[in-house]
Amino acid sequence: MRGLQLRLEGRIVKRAVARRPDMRWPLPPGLAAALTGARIAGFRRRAKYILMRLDSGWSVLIHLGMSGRMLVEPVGRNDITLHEHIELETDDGWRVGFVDPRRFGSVDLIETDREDQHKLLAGLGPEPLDDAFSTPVLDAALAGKKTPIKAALLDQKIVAGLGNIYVCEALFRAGISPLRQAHTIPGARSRRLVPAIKETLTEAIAAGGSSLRDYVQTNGELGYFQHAWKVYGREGLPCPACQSDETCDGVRRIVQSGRSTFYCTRKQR
DNA sequence: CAAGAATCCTGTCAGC
DNA sequence: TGCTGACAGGATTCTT
Repeated sequence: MRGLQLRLEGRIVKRAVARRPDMRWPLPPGLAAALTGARIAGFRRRAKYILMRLDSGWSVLIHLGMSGRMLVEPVGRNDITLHEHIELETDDGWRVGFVDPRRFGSVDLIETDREDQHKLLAGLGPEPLDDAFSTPVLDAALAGKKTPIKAALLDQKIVAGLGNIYVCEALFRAGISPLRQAHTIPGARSRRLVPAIKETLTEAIAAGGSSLRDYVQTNGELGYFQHAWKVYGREGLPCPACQSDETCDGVRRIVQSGRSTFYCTRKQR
């Protein structure tokens, strides 16, 4: 969002093209028309959604899914053409592409004054970096939940914006087993978990995110938080907390609700 | 109702 | 080199 904001805020969309509508959700038929000629007033992020506000009273809601990226480059460079499903051009010579090979991402239109009532935003939990995301708030959301804490943290209704990598990393930092039932978290564990989530995200944002394969910033640069991963993607490697302790088997990989979980069975309980 | 599985789609990589 | 299967940052919808 910040990469888009840098180049697009205040600019006028000179040209917009929507090439294929069959994304995760069908693109709204009026998307290109709504963009063309509009001035981009500003940006906002909610959970994993980017909201681009137009001066027409409409907002463009963007979700990148798993493989989506926004490309921002000078007109004429055209780095990517394959899987570029939406393209726009500004009045000052910049080109923006919405690139998404898997098409798990999508874009929608919503009136700006009704943004939070959009079906995809309406039920979301608190922003993890807001003061509103606190130990008592998390405790209330986890009360009575029998699902593993790993699945609960991926549930956007409980806290909004955490994905698989950052859940694994935050649970490691908090010393909590991903298998532990959610209702057993409130108390001392929750008081470690909430700060662990905030610290993980804050550090990752400062590092420009985690570049695994196709995730890059809007200027094409890689994030570098992947070098700071302590457990994610590190199956079989020594646990950075236990180091040479021979009672630690190192980082283990399991599958929970169809997603990989990485953790240390010694440090995380 | 809650929890877990299946699903959408394409690309990449390991193993044979 | 080419084939096959597993796996990938997500989130909804379908089953149990």
